[in-house]
Amino acid sequence: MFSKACEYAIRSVIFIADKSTNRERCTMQEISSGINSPVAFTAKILQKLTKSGLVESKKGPHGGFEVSIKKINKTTLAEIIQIIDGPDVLNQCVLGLIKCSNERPCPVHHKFLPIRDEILQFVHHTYLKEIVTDFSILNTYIRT
Amino acid sequence: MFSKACEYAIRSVIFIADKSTNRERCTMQEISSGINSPVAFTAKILQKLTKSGLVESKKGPHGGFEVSIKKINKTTLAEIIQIIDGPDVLNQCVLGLIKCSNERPCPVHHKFLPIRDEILQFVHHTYLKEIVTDFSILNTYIRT
DNA sequence: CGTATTTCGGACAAATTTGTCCTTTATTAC
DNA sequence: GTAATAAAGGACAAATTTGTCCGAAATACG
Repeated sequence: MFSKACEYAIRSVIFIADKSTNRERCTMQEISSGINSPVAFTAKILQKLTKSGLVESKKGPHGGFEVSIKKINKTTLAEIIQIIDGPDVLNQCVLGLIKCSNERPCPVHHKFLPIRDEILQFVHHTYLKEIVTDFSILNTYIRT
Repeated sequence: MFSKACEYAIRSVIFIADKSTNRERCTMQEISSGINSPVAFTAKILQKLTKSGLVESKKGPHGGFEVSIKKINKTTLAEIIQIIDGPDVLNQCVLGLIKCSNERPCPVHHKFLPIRDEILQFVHHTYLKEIVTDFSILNTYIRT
């Protein structure tokens, strides 16, 4: 469904956001061991996330990453996905046709439309806020 | 969603099945230009499809590929996907967690469940028969 | 200031996916 | 039997994704 990079991105942000709600900054080491991902690769991904402004980073001792409460409240899965995998990952034809559209559909276009809609709903209406709440309150996991 | 290989596979089978309904066998050349895909790569994919028994091939002059009417009637998208991308492409955790399950869910597990169900319904209940009908009767496309 | 800590950024490396080429094998027609 | 046709299969190549390494830049603290 998503790229590895995107999966790591989402899990990283969840991890950081969870710490941030407790006013804690976290380091790359903590993140990558917290979500069980390759450090250096995840670091690259975090660079994108900080450049985009979703995550804030600070160098040096006691540095690390954080997400503002404001971002936690307002950011959806869709925005993370868009930063890493680009804007149209979720809008591509199931059969890979470039010009697939309502006017020039592939044979499964109409049957798949409602599913794509649900997926888009899912990513656009799932806020960091609720994910982090689930993660910290319910028995949910972001490691392996 | 699916791999390129899987997309080519589905489009190839649709193309062949369409010809087969008209009692025509088709060659690799015809298929790859019919669905607009790289010949040699698509040939590899067709080898898998014939080995699996979904498609039948015949060498030599007037040879080529065909799909039996029986297969057209009984085969679903799921079976093609399974041949190319393996059995569990569609059953993996959105966040890439290996052990994600109802008992040990990721933070979006429960929210994504109904979507995965719809996707599974889609591939398991979409038969070659209806796809080919749509392709030959309605204005649908499998090229570019 | 100097040192330790931590992110940033570029170059490189491995793995996987996608794609090509060429020889062999089977089949048909003459 | 011979020649032509078409798939099978193996080896190789390019592209993309995933992952590593290391020096540079920023920051905190004594």
